[in-house]
Amino acid sequence: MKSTKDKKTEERILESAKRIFYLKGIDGARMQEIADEAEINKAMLHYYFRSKEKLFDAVFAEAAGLILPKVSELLNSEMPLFRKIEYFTDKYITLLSENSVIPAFVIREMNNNPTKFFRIFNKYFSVKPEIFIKQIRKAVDEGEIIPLDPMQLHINIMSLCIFPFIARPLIMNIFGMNEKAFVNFINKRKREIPEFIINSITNKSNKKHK
Amino acid sequence: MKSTKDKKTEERILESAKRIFYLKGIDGARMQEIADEAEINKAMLHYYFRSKEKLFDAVFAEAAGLILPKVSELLNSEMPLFRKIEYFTDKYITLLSENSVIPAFVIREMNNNPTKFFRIFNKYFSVKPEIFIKQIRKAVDEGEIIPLDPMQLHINIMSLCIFPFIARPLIMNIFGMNEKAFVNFINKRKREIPEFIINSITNKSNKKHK
DNA sequence: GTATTAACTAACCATTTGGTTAATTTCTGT
DNA sequence: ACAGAAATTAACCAAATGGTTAGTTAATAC
Repeated sequence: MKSTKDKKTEERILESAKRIFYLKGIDGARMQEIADEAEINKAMLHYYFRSKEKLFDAVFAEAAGLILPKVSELLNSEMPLFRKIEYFTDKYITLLSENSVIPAFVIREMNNNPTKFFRIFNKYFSVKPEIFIKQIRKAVDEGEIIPLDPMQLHINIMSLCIFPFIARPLIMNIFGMNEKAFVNFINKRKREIPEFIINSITNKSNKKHK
Repeated sequence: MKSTKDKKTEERILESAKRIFYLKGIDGARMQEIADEAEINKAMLHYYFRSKEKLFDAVFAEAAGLILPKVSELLNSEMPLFRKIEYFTDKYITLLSENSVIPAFVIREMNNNPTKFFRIFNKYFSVKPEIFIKQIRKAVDEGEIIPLDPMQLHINIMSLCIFPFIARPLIMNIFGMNEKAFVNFINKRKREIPEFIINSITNKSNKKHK
């Protein structure tokens, strides 16, 4: 092999592609830029991935494959509701912190090209939300939590976890945070969010109505 | 004037540009496409707006000018906290419903080019969040609500309102909604969100500690 | 009516961009 | 060592794209 660098070309391409695509999206990304970043000839991109779209798909699939199965797993784990909300929030925010540009990337591409998005998405996210929804409904029925629409609660949880990552520049700007302050802010949320949610849905008058 | 159409060319360009830019972002949009949609010659785009970027700026500024002042106004309105949360949520969601593609658009462009974003943003969003933050802090101090970080609460409110618009295709897909069901879902949130929040932050043991 | 300006068009241009090709180098198995 | 395969490169290509220009038509002023 020619390259003096340790990693294989294909892997280096994918890594550069990830960085560029995550940051600029498929429309904003340039094949030349990806090649430059990987320090290889542009033709190599096509040699390994045939086209820009295929390369993008590989990147996208990797992002999806990294996040979605874990979300599914968290959502379907067998756990009492409150503990699950705490567990989910903590683990999910940790996961997003470790991949903090992915949410904005996914949201952008989803809105850009929903058709393609769901083709890939459904491949990794076979698990449906019914289990969690059912669990919430059961908790309502048993009077463990106040009456509410399980779907709304589910989406509330997701909103609270994901939104700050998507709106990160805005939040940092408005509240005058630097990188460190933002990380700190996010870490606090791991505990704040479940507290916020559980506070809201707890049935204070502990009478079970059934 | 030549055109048989009622509206002036400049306005028609802006409207087409809005539709295209909102949907595809600055990178995904094509000047030719905007011209086609407006049913005018591509040169007219440059005649009226000089460049793609200037045209985009006009669109972006209009979107910002449409949303941001109203948000500022809502956030700074003088109202008791609970009523304000209810009022804000209702009015803000209504506003976003009427401009339902703007959130995803703004988020995309913000993450694409934060520098430019905040140049325009700060022009329209001069009002800072301090007033609302202070109001929350006061409510905490007076024992009206439980102890909490005002910033976290503020961001929770925003998350709950905005996120569903950004993640709309996802939500519709996962929960099998059609257009109508989604509108319905959003409308319900106008009441669900403030209830959710107020439930969470209300001091149930009504002893004021001061 | 005529001159001047504004609005508009078609054709054109330079650059960028994704993609290809033909030739060369490096690897690998024997 | 050597043949064939895999990896790599530089140069090239066609299409797309933002932008321009020179000329035309329509409106406005006088």
